[in-house]
Amino acid sequence: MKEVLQPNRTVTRADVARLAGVSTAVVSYTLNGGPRPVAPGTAAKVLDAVAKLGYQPNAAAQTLSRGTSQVIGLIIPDIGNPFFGAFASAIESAARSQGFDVMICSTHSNSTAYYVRHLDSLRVHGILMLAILDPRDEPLVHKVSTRIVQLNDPRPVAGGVSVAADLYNGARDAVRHLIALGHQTVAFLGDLDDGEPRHAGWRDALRELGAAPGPSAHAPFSREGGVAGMKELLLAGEPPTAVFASSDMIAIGALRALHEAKIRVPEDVSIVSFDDSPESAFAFPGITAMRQPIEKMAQEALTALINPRHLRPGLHLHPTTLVERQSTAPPAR
Amino acid sequence: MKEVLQPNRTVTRADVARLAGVSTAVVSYTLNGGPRPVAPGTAAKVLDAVAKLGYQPNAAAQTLSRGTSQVIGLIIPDIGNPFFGAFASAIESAARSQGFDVMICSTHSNSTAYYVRHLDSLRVHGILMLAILDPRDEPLVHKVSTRIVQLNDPRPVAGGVSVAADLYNGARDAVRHLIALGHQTVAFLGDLDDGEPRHAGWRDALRELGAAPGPSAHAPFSREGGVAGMKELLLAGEPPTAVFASSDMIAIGALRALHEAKIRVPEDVSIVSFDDSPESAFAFPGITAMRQPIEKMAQEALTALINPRHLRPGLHLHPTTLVERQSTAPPAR
DNA sequence: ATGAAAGCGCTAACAA
DNA sequence: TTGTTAGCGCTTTCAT
Repeated sequence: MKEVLQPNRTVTRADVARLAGVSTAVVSYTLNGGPRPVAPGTAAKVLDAVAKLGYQPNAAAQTLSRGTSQVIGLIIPDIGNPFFGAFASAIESAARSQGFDVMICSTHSNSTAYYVRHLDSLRVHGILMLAILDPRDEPLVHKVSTRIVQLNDPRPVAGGVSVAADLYNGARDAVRHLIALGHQTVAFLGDLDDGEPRHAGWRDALRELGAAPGPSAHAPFSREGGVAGMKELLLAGEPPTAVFASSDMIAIGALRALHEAKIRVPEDVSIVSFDDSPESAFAFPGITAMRQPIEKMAQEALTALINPRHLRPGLHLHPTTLVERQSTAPPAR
Repeated sequence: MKEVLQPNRTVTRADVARLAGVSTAVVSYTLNGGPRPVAPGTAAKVLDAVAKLGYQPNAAAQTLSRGTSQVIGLIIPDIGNPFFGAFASAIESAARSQGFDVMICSTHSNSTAYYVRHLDSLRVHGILMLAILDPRDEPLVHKVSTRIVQLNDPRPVAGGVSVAADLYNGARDAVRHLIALGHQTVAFLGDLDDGEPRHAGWRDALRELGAAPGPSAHAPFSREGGVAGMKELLLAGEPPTAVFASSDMIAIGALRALHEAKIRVPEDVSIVSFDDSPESAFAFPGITAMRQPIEKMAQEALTALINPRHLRPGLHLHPTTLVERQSTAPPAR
């Protein structure tokens, strides 16, 4: 026993080559299935050595050599938000099944630009951006060497692809559903910006159906926002008999405000919300919601990233579907 | 115009060196603040060139050269679960503030061993394992070259550190709270395994307080599990007046089952749950819960990973605190 | 079918 | 204080 082996020296491809009695190139050929053929017997020896040594290729070296990694970067506002969590989960599964890892960057309050640059320096295979892109950052997106696909942003960058739910028509369908139940009009909770598709859809649907324009209140996309918005609606005058909430979180908050005001759902007021997360399904009463097909969207966005030829540039809208639960009923009279 | 420049050739450290009129080493020294000093004037020239070229170091090359990356791997059962989502969010913030990225691996049903190996091959700086480690995988953990810190696993591997909430005492405190309110006994919802700390804490607290052993039902850690468990409890006989649920998700499900059975909370039955997620706070009524200090735990686990000297091996328990909301009251009687 | 060797971009030991 | 250069582990072209 002369040589003292480094106890934990990591096993490299050279060790495998030595043990198998071949060159390092052949080890690569074998493990990567190319680009040159390998004789079956040789391959067996290599695989043997790999198993014996417990060899794991060094991913960093592979990335450096290949110029790209098997990692997909995901930029997301906040992984702690259940809706984004569910979306991230769907993306993770889809990516994993294609052999990609997902690196999640929760921006919280930071700028997305920072993360775009950062992921680019990691030479990720591509970036999925589940956040509204600040128009000022568009130049950056084009400067970067990684492909970027937007998710849920209605405004794709020039030449880029964005996969999004059809918020506008979803909002219209929600309103139609409530009006069809017999409600005179529908109140709105969410972002009051005219460009916001859900707000526009709500407004247009009421107009087309000849219904009176309902009251509306600004509500940030959070449970607290829903509480505040609903309270504002209640204070403003006669309580509405029907409410369209722009997200589940808002609906959850609205529900809380209604409960506290002893207003019953759906007897006194009906609610339809957006997203259809488990949380809203398990609220009491269960909330009728427009479901976003997040699995499909995740799949499509990933395809766009991995196999760009399959998807033309532009906005790719996915329809939402109404999931009926107990929060909606005809008006009491 | 003779030479046709590659339009998007990525800028390397050599380009910076050339433009700044220095060697590549000096570029490194400047950007890394060492290991050799750099004259202020020289540094300025380098920084200038960096800015002018928009240079971003190639993280893969850095990882290869340094032998380790600035990435922390996080193994988590399911990022779509709100509790894990919140935990991941806390870990992400903590890591980010220390200059680390987080690579999230949601295992879903796969074995954690696969991800441990995978993250190791990525030469991550360390692995945070927010999942119960299968004892059969313990040998693997020792074979790997990356440091692993366990989160929420009451059984640290030999020589390793595990950071966890004190589930046992948390359960005891929950039971004490309910008994102090005047309840004769407390029912249990969760994992009935005797080794499960919350189950043990519940059982022991009742015994010590001289209360009758309450009924219990098995409930998987999900909303659906809570519904099923609560229904089982209701079918078994006289409804309990107080229930301890092992997690928020279980409590949410239990609440739903009680609502459907027209049993009022807290008038007819009080509930205390575990975790204290926003979802349980916004349930109706708001659920009294034992709060896990996830931010603190995330911080400590990260410290253990980055600065191992600061934390001795073994189990590091964090106390939980009772957050009172509207789901608890004295029994009707 | 196999091997030798030139990178990939960066770090850091060593030389100057 | 700055420059030269030998790696880090892997891929892949080009010889053989």
